[in-house]
Amino acid sequence: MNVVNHIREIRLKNGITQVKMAQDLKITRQTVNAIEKNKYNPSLELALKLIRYFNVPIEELFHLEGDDE
Amino acid sequence: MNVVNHIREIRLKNGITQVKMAQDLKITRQTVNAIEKNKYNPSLELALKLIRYFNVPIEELFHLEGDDE
DNA sequence: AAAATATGTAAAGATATGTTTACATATAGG
DNA sequence: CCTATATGTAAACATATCTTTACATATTTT
Repeated sequence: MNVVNHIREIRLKNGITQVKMAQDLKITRQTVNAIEKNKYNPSLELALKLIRYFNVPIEELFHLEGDDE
Repeated sequence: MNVVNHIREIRLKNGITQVKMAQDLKITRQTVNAIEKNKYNPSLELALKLIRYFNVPIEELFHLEGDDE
């Protein structure tokens, strides 16, 4: 049961670069890129920061694969 | 910026033991206990499963320390 | 009291998450 | 063309998450 994220779409919709997003969130650009490329999932802490950063409900950023859309 | 969780309260409110919860979620009882005792945060995947398991909005289970309550 | 159930904890080990440094390609603008 | 910006990726490393096994105490039930 994997986690799917829509960070790239939301990021681009807001006209934000990986660099700016990394700076704002105080993480590295590589971390942003790795998560967008699904190398691994963000930690819960980072996920909560992402929700706050984009100001969207969690379902718009993440959902469990196999869950009802 | 740490994550605070209210898993124990929600679990007890539902009359569920650590043992049953661990079996239902297919994780170990030690993991349930460690998370409730704030030894570490659940992964995002487990956090999403917890939300679904208790059927509550994420804010009732987790929030970032320092965020508005 | 004895037995069963619920919870706390610890150590060793595997895998996941994230950083640092570095190099690469692609694209847009001068 | 040259430069700046945005993105992709890799290796080495540190810490976090979770499991397995084991033992402990606390609470409830008979």
